[in-house]
Amino acid sequence: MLIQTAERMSAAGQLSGHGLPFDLSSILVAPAGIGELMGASMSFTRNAEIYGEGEPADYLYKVLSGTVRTYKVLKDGRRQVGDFYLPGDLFGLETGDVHAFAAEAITNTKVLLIRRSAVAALASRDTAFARQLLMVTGREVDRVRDHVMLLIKTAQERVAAFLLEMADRIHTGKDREVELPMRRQDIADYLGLTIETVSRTLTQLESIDAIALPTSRRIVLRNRSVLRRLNG
Amino acid sequence: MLIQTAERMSAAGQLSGHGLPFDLSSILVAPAGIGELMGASMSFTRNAEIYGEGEPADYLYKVLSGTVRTYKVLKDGRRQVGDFYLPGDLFGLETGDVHAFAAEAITNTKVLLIRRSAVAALASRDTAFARQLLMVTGREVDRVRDHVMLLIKTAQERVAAFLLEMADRIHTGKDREVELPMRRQDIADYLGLTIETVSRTLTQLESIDAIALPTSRRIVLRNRSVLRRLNG
DNA sequence: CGACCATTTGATATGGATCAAGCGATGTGG
DNA sequence: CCACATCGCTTGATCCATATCAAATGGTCG
Repeated sequence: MLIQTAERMSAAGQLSGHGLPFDLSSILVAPAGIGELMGASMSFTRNAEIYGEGEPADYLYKVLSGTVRTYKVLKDGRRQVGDFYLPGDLFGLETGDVHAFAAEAITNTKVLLIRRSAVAALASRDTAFARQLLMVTGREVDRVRDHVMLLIKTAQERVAAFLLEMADRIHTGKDREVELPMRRQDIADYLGLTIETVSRTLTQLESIDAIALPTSRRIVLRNRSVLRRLNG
Repeated sequence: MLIQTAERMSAAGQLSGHGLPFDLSSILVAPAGIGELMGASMSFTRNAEIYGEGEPADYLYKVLSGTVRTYKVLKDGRRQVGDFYLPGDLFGLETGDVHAFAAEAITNTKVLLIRRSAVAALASRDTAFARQLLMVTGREVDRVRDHVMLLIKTAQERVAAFLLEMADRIHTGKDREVELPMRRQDIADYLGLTIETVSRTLTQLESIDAIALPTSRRIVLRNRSVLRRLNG
C-alpha cells in the first residue's frame, strides 16, 4: 500500500502527541467520522488491495465506510477469508511486524489509518488505553475461535450461522433483512465451502421458508429460530 | 473447579502485593518451577476437569508438567478441541468473565494458578507487564488463526501439520521422535476429523515412509520435508 | 488370564466437491 | 437505446474424500 497517495491528516501526530488520557472507544466504537479527527483517511475502490500478506504492519485500520475482507491464499490457490470488517470495525492489528493476512476492499471503502507506533506509545503511557487494547485483542481471539467452531459444522449450519451473524452486524433500517456486501465466493471462502454449496444451501433454506431471496444479495430472515436451531 | 482443594501458596497475594516491576516472562517462559514461587499449584489426574465451559474465569493457568486440552462440545455431542497445552504454556486467559472452552488434563498434570484479578491489577500498574500480556494474547490470535487455516485442508495435510507442530513443541531427547500425550480421539477432535480417518492417515503416512509408528503414541518423523510438502 | 480400552482395518454410505451448463443482471460500445 | 459481452449466481450430473458402521487386533492393568 502506498501511504504517499493518501490524503494525510494530523492524525497519528495528535494521537501520540497529546498527554491526556485517551479513550480508545473513540477509535473503537464511535460513529464513523469522529475518529477522523486523528488519522489519515484513505479510500479504496472495489477489490483494491489495502495491504498484502507479509507486508510490514505499520498501521492499523478502522473502517469508516464500506466493507473489508482479510484473507490468506495457500500455495495451491485455495483462499481462506479470515473475516469481514464493517464500518466501526478495527482490522490489521498484528502480533508480529508483518500482516499475517492480506486485506482488500469488498465495496468502495474508506478507512482511517492509525500508526502502530503511536498506538504502542500511547499504550505504554496510558493504562486505560492499554486495557482497552487488550480487550479488543481478546475479542479478536473469541471471534477467531468462533470461526473454528463454525468450520466443523455442516454446510447448512455454517450458512445459517453466517446469515445470523451478518444480520446482527449489518445495521440496515429493517432488521429482518440484510444486504450482503460480499459475493458468494467470499462467503464460500469464509465458510470453507464452495460457491456452489453456498448457493445450493441458500436455495434450500429458502425452500424451507427460513429465508427469502428477493435478490441474490438481499436476504430476508423469515424465521430466525429455524436458523438458530440449525446450530450445533 | 474447587479451589479449596488446592494446596495454596502465598502466590496471588505476592503477585498483587509487591510494587516492583514484574517480569511476565517468569510466568510465560521461565522453566517450570520458577513460577511456583508465586501461585497456588494444583494437580489433576488423567481426564480430570480443570474447569468447565461457562465457569467463572477467576484464574489463568500455567502448565508445570503434563498436558492439557481445551475443548467445547456442541449440542449434538460433537467436540472441538481448541488447543493442547504443554509445560510452560499458559491457558485459561479469557476476554469475558467465564471460560469459553473447558479444560481437562490429558495426562497427570500440575498447573500453576494465577489470579486473574492480580494479573489485571499488575497490568494496570506495570506497563512492561501489560505489553507482554498483550503479546501473549496476540500470539493466541495467531495460533487460533493457524487452526482455522488447518481446518480447510485435506486430512493428510492436517495430520502432517499436526505432527510437525507437536514435534516442534514437545521437546524430548531425540528430535526425530515424538511421544504424543493425547489419544487419537483428541487428535481427531482437534483436526476436525474422525478417529478412523486420523488412524488411516497415519498408516498411509507410514506406508510412504514419511513416518514410522513404533507404538501408537510414539511417532518417528522419517521425512520431515515430505510432511512439510503436504502443506498448502 | 481375562476384561477393558485404544487403535487399526474393512465395507459401505454420503455430504460436499467438481465438472458443466444455463440464466439473469449489469454495463459497454456501436 | 439496443445488442452483445461479461460477471455473478444457480442448477444439474457425477465423483470422491471422509464419515459411518462394523469387526478384528493389540496393549494394559487388575
